[in-house]
Amino acid sequence: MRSVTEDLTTRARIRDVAIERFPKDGFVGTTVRAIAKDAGVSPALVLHHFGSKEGLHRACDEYVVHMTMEMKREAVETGAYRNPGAIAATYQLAEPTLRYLAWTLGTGSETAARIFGDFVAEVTAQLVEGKEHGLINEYHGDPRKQAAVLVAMQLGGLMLHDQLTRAFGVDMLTAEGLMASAPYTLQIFSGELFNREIMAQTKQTIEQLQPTPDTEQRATK
Amino acid sequence: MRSVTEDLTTRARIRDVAIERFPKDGFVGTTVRAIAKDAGVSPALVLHHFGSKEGLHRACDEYVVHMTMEMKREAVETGAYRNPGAIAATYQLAEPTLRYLAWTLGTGSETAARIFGDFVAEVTAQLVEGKEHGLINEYHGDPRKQAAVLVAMQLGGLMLHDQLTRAFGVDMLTAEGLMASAPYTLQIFSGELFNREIMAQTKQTIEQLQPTPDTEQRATK
DNA sequence: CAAATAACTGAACGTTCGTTTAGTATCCTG
DNA sequence: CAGGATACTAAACGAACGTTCAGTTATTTG
Repeated sequence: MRSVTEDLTTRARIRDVAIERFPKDGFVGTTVRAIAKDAGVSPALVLHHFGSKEGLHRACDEYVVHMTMEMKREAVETGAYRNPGAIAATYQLAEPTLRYLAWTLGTGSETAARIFGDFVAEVTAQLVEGKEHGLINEYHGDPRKQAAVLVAMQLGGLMLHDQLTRAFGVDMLTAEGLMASAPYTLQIFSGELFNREIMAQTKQTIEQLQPTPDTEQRATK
Repeated sequence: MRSVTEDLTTRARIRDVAIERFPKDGFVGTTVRAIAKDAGVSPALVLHHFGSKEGLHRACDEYVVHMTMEMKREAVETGAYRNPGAIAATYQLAEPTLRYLAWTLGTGSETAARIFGDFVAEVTAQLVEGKEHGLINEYHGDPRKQAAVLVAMQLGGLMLHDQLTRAFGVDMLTAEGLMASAPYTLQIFSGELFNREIMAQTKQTIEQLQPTPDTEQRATK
């Protein structure tokens, strides 16, 4: 189960331990002493390297964001998102990263907003590009809002991976889990599942109830 | 901003304060002293009523689950899920409840599993029933797994309500926010957004890569 | 109205937390 | 190989935590 990450800097080892601990016990629930014990060092050394517990938190955030972007870049460059084998390798290495990501998104922190924003920006671009490639049809509304809903749906699966793992009987943070759930996701996105007419009709009914269909953002408080 | 909940039992007031605090600061991050201060009582009284901090946590869980079931029951009975006005009223009252629910789901607790399981059971039933009413088409795979994916998608929106609120400029835990995002959700579910053929084709490609297409749950560890 | 029960408080307890400090080992550098 | 930086530890500090306890006020009950 332990990765090939044995010969690391002590600093990196402490950070990796924290990345596993924070999602499990929360920031406040994770003690500096527990991190130190897991990393096999004294509590004082943790603060020597990161200044404070909050400094360690920031370092974890930065590292995970960096790794996520790296993963994404690599997936695009190597075309891994079409190659299940490559996905498998990436996932195995990235499991703690994904777990940390899911946790961070739930904290409502600044980092969470940043990550969500990055994803939305990327999916928005994909929506626009997708039209040219024929992947995306013509659609109504704001692409950014459409992207936000899509991202929320996808990240929902990430944040609830524990529950989905139970439902599917396969760890959802592995390639195997991803492959097991993908057909069900695609069945929804392809429009196979729901009756098109009823859905489109319901959508129009709701749109007609909107007080101001296209007014941007007004201060409600 | 404060609800009409002024004339409550002290015990209920403490519980309501805790329901607002736990999602904001986490269980460990929320102190008994803070709860007591918000409720205008002494810390000792909190423990007098709930035995311990963990006891208070359990009481909150129970109450929120109860309220959620009550909301669902009421929505079905009054047909409120088709009536935006009724939805608005329900949501206004239930905002802290929804926020607590979203938090609980992210903790991976036993309560989270219970809530997720309940939702999956209900949506599974709706999938089966939906076929008779024409809302649901014929589809492949296990209805329970399909339901799990659907529930995860929907709850993703709930758990990331902070981010969606920012993206939409409307509080997502209000009826107004629900109405603003619903068209985008329905646009996905109706199959309007993605190209049907490409999606269906991708799905089949993935299904063919599955080692054991219909084997139920095997121990991977 | 007296007695009993419940609601509630102030002060203190032992524990554990993040952090500091002073000092020791280890490593690089000229 | 001296010497300065860096890696690292043991011990302790004050603050804040959940909880306890003895005592006081309010409410119910016969």
